[in-house]
Amino acid sequence: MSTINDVARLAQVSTATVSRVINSPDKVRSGTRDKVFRAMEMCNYKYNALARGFATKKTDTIGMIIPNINNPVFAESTRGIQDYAGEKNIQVILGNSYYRKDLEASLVKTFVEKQVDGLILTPANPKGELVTTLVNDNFPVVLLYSTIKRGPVSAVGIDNYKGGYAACRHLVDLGHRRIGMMAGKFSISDRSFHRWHGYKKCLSDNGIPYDPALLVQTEYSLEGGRHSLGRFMAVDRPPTAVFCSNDYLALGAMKEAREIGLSIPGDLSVIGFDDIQIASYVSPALTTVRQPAYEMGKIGARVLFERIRQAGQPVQRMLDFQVVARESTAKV
Amino acid sequence: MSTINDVARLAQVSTATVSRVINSPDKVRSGTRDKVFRAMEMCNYKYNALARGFATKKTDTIGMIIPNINNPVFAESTRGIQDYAGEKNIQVILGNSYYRKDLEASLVKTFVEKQVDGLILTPANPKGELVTTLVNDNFPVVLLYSTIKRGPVSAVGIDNYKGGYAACRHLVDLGHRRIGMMAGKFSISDRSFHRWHGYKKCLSDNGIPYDPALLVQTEYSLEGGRHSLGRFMAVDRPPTAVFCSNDYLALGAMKEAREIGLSIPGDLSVIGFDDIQIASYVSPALTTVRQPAYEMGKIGARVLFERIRQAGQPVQRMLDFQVVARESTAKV
DNA sequence: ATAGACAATGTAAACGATTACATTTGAGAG
DNA sequence: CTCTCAAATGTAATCGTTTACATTGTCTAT
Repeated sequence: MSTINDVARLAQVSTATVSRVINSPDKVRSGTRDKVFRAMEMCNYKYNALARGFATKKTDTIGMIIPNINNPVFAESTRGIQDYAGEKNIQVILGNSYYRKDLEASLVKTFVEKQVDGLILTPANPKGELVTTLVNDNFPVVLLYSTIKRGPVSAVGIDNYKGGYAACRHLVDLGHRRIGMMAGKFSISDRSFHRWHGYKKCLSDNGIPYDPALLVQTEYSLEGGRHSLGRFMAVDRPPTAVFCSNDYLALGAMKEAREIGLSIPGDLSVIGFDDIQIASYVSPALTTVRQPAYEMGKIGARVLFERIRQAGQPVQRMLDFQVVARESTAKV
Repeated sequence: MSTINDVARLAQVSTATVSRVINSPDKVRSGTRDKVFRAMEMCNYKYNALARGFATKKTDTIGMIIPNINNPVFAESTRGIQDYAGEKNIQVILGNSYYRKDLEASLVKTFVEKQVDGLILTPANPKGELVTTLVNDNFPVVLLYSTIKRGPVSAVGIDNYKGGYAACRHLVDLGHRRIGMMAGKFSISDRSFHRWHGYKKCLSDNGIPYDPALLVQTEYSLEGGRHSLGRFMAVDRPPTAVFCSNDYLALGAMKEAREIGLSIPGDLSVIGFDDIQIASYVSPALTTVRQPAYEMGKIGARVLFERIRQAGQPVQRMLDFQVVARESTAKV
């Protein structure tokens, strides 16, 4: 493979000139420029961005770690990030943490070793050591899907507390008083945790006693939702409505409901969270709390790039969410 | 940030020794090793994998380009690749081509400049110039979702021709004679093209005349499926069954069918392709042709890694698919 | 024609690892 | 105690760019 040196020799100029032709062509006379271009052609020169990264200490690569790309909500924000990065000619390395802190940490380590310019994370614990250390090291990081409103780390997300509140409120407004919540494990998803808090607050604001038997924590997936619905139905007075902490749980729960002969929303109302695209395509269409995943990715990327360009105060952005009432919830 | 040199100085050894401590610790005496480790601690040394890549000409990074990460079938193979790569401590840069050849080409260029060790592609045209050039340059490439059974480029996929045949066959076996096909644009998806050929062959094998009015080509997405169903219903004798070239199209079509008052499978049978996870969760559960996306990713990654480790004959792997009969298809 | 100013180009030292090859060290054999 | 030889360590070049600084070239104004 030929290098800038070969080109320089062939064109009878210095490597500096070749470099300039590549990076700021207007700084070199057109005659010289053409010579260089011809030389490049001649030896089939291919630019080596790795060497550039090595020399400039900028790789034009960022890392992104999400729990699981198979959840469309994360796929959407990934797309948002990629699209924004693409415009700026920056690449994205992707990793799935599978909600595991050890994997998460090892991915971060590897990405940092690879000299990514920054990191976009949706960590199990946004206040944990992993993030703190990065921030202390002054490494550009932005958190996604975060509920963080202030502090030393940049973040973009929605207010999951309010989101949980709104979801529950929707059910209460429909007259439900026995309302279950299906959530992910709090230790690996602070989002679930905050939504649960919102849900509890909403219950108490409406004079509904909180019943721990109506909280089911499970794996964050379609299967998780399916396998856990039964746990609600086994309690003394089963709920008439369930708030699922994401749409995949909700879709899983709906599947199981059909399986055991419950009609939705007749026998059970179900509300999800995220509003993944498929939510409006299933039948009954899923009522859910919409968060702007794609946009969140774009904004997250923008915040990160600004931080990379120049350090400054961390910024937090809280985006709007909204309850999208469809067919899976109804009056009790 | 401290380097191997700082560590060497602190530990009073040479950089070569430090490097050995990092890469083959057993080649250095334990006393020395400890000195080096202590020195690393002391100056908070962080390994620079970029510099290594530069020196060794191996970046332990591969590029992957898929049409669109928002389609779960691609998310699954991405996961397969990432999981396999993760085991080998290799990272994956991801790009969406959005079925556009220009984006595809520019992503490939950037990834090559970034010195990825290899590329996993699902290109618009596997026989096009893009792939050919890479292969001629002896660049490690493997194609995913490919129908290619021989030739100079490694590939893993399924036989899409047979897959299309099988899908159609399933409908024929149920007694359908008016069978539509909803496909992606052939120019951007050879998969669709091959599936269509299989479908046509199956029709003719069963004495069913091919009717061009029953081929609808549309954008490869949920919306595409939704917006296109009407085109079938507008033809003279509308089909009693539709074969959709992927599950997202099928799910979109089913949505629209409900919307316009068609019952599935009562009025219209629908079969998809891929068997994305959600396919078995919707109601009616989607009949589809299952291809092992996750495994395909894993195998694709393995094939690529072997090719990277040492060049050799290209390998093609055809995986099994199977028709999964669920609820969206029925006797006519 | 010449000085001055600015544009174009060249020189050479980084960047942080790896790795042939050379040298030193240490353990066991005699 | 010395010799031998393998194991341990060191030396220094290398990878392909960028870039501060030095030098050369060109044009303008006098």
